[in-house]
Amino acid sequence: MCTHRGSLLLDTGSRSSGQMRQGRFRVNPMEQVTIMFRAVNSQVNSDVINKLEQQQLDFWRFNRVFERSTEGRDDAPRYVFYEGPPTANGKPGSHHVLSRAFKDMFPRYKVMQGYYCLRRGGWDTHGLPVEIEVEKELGFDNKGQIEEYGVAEFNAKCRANVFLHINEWEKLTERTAFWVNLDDAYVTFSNEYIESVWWILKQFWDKGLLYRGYKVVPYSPSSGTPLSSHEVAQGYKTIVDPSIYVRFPVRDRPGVYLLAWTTTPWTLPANAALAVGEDVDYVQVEGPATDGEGLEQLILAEALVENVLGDGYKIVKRMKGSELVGWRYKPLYTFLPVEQDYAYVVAADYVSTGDGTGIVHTAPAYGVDDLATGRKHDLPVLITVDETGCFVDAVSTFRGMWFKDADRHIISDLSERGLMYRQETYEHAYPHNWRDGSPLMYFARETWFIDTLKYKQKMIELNKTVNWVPDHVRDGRFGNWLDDLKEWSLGRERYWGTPLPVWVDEQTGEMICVGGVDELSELAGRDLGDLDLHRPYVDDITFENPNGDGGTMRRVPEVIDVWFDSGAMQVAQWSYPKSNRDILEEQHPADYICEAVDQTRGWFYSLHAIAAMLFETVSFKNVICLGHILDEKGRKMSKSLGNAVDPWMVLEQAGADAFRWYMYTSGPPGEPRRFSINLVNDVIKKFWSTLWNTYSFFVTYANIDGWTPSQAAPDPSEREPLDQWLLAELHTLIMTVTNAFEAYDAVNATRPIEEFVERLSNWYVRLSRDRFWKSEVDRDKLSAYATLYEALTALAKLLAPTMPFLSEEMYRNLVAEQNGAEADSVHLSRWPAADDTLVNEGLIGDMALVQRLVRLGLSARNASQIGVRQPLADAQFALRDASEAPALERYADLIKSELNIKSLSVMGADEASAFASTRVYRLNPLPRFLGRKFGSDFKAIQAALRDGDQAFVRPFAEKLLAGEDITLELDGSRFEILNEECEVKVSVQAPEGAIEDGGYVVALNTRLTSDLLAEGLARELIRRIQNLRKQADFALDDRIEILYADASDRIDAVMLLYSGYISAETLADSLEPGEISQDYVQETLQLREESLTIGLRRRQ
RNA sequence: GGGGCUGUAGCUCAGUUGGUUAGAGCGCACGCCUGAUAAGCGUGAGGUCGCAAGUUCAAGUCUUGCCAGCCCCA
Repeated sequence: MCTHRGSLLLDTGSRSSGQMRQGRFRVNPMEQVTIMFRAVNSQVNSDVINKLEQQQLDFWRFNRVFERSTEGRDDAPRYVFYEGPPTANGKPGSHHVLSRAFKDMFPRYKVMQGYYCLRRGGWDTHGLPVEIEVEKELGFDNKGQIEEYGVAEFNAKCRANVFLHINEWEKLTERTAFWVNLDDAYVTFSNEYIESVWWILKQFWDKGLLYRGYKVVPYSPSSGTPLSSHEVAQGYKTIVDPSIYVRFPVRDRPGVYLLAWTTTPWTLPANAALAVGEDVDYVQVEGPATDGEGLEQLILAEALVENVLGDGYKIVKRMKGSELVGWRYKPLYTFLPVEQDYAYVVAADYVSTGDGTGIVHTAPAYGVDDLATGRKHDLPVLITVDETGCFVDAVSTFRGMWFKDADRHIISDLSERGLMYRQETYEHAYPHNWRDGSPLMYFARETWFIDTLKYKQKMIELNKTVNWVPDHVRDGRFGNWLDDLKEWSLGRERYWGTPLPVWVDEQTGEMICVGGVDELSELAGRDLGDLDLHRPYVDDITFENPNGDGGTMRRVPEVIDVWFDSGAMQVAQWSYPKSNRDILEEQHPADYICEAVDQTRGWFYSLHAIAAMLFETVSFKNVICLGHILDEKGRKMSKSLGNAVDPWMVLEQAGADAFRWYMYTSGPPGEPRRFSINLVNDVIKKFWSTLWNTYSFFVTYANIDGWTPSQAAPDPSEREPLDQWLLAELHTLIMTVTNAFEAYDAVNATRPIEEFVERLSNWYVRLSRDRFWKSEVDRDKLSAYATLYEALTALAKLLAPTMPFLSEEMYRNLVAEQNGAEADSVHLSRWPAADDTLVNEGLIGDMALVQRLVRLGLSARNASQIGVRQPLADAQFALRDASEAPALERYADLIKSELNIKSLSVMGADEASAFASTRVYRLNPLPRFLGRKFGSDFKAIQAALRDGDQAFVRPFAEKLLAGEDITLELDGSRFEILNEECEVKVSVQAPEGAIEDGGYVVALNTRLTSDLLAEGLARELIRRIQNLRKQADFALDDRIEILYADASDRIDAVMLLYSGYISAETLADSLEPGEISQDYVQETLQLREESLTIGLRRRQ
């Protein structure tokens, strides 16, 4: 026997338990006070939800439920999830709840399917963001200050900074029930992790993938390091740059200028050539000189003349770009000594006539294309701006200027010298340092690369096998990225990161890549087991070149791109290969990962690339790519707009389940979604509380009746039609949801549950209330309890992956605490299996018909203006098809009670003939058959048949109904139409008091006899008394005494006739006329034309 | 400049291989019902399916071009 259990119970203040019941209520023959289920109050508010969720959290913690989800499953199939490590040095926001909700649901589902799923947490700890935080804290703004401060001290601060907000991350992770093992989380700064990354790099080194090269890279002068393309991608900002047209004087042709366009004036002192398109048409035009004296001649692409010059110019010559190649011009600036030939026109295939002048200023030091062109023509790489972003001393005029500041000085210098043709502004997206917002420059530097291009085809091939959600990312965003793949720029000239494990011989330049600490110890000739692998300690390790007569070997100064760190987690989280060799095999690749869409070029790519180059396998098989979170108005959430929603506020008001549920149901996962507390509150209102109240209803009545799951449930085939219908719906739902989980389809794993709960609550339970309410225990009642119980327990399981708290509460109360043999947590229970034999589409179709007829009946009542409370004698239904009659008869009681009618009948053929004269036919020539068959004639045929008058239509309709084909003559042509190619809709002109819809008719008998009126009055009285009970705050099963006075004659008569009915409905022990004293709750009532005063009190 | 996604009622979203008169929920108005429910039911108002052309007997759906929003690349 179940008794009160422990401290984790809900105190719901039930008023209904343990009382003797009589009359309508079952008397407990044993007179025992038992609470079979823990009582559940129907009230829902923030406090109730928070208390409930807190209790489940306590339960999980005390009972190690998460830990136990992996225990004893050594032989179970593996399901592998990778946690994309967040950087803990920022606070978590609502968008993190989004991704955690999606990360959590599939592992939970798989665990319920019996899988073994490790969910190891991790933290991404290296990189520029951390360094920048620390620089801010120390008030630094350049690398020199760090060197001065000391790299050891600086890195110590970075290490400390990383976990600044870790406490809050852990709290949010737990509160939202994201099950991930944070106690054993991998940390990218740990020696073991770094060593594993070194091992990967060594593999790449051995494959010849790691190399040092010169390259124009997006470079951040403010942080003194090149940025990876992922980082660049994050920093694009729309800015306004100068847009200038500059005259380059052609040598030996006074008054002739090449007109070039640029948006980076600061690169002009580094100009080495001008590029033209060989096949582009150019013109030489003549016009008044812009400096006011005489004429000048300008050369530019013909297509751009009008754009750039406007009118007033005369074309003096046309030529192809190829003719311009080799023309020499006077350099604008000659600050730097140049040995090679330069300052002439070259051809390049990237020259377009989209904008500019078709003549492209080329500065090999400051552009990707420029450098390529420079290499091809052996042009000088003129370094006019150095790595601090300032002009070098040699460029005397602009010496020391920040490159962006120099733009305006250069512009005015050129203007003064008469070389500026025109000056405008240009708005475009330009990359910035994603952390400090300062502009990047493209800058030729020597750095380290991974030659990803060698594996480009492999990556493309492997990507085709990955299941992307949404699927367009595979060939779209991610596929395009792979098609356009660039080398991976790996080196970072920074401090807080995984050091690049390459040592160089000072004398010979020979290089060694070190793949682990043991290897390094051997080279160094001492045990380095305790060495912190970070800078500066690792920099101190030097050794003699082991290959003989070389010199000392020193490590290169670079650390590596943090994206390599996080992409390496698939290997490095296991400290592979030093340990866990078997685990790596079992845990690679991942079955499932999930992050926001901005990781396409970030973590998704680094995982994919590393797996492809290391193992030639995928890194993940299924990936959900989430859209961003927007505010209620569809704007991006940001600190500066102040529209970010604090996740804790949402959790406090609505709880984690509703928060999660909103994320799953609000739309396709890849789409951006609007978010606000109001939208989450709607979840409570529409779904959470509906389910909760159904659950509460069940528990309340099961306890009153002493029903427990141990009571034998009637076989489904023996149950009431309504129950069979619900089971059909339930098992359809189980199939739908299971399939959706298998397909990583979160929307269809959740929305159908909402629809089911709606039907469960507002149709099944509402119509079944009397079955639970009645006093006798019969097969009908047992059938109802068993069915509702099965639905609720299945729902608890179907909801476990998505609403871990509410489902746990329901499961524990309904299942675990009832039966010690069951798993004690829903999350350790088995996923429900759909029973095909119960999925009966006929039942579902029948119920749809019943609902349609009820709707029609209610509509008719509405039109008749007789409230539903007033019983009517009967209603007649006409059906569209005789085969539908059995369904209606089977559910006749249900329809009668819904419509409050005494009897109903289906019109047979004879009765229906009463309507026959008013029968209306409509023909619907089916487009899917006839469209193809008759082509352009179809429109006319359709119009004739569909819109013809009854006299025209009737003969066709009757033939079709008799199963014959028809022939239509139209404008002299004959069209043979097969029977199945044209639909006939029969409707009837509904008579007075009847309503027709789509061929169905309901006719209410609206004649009110005095008996019916009296019964109506009785129901009015019941309703008023129930209201009074509520107002007086009586308990559901409080028994009462009723007195009434000043009743009109008709009321007296009603009381006489219906006192038993009224007493039973209102739980009254007495109902009699008399003087109403002060201790009665009382009210004077007007019922239609009648009146009385009524008083009631609890039974004394 | 290039690519991806999105655009359907005031709001949030459905809408199968092109095929009957484009749907649901929320919100709104009126009415009903109500001792599980913060609910429920009925009726109604609310749509040039972003715009334009094209293909087709037939386009919310396919094609092209534009417009707007978000994201990415250059």
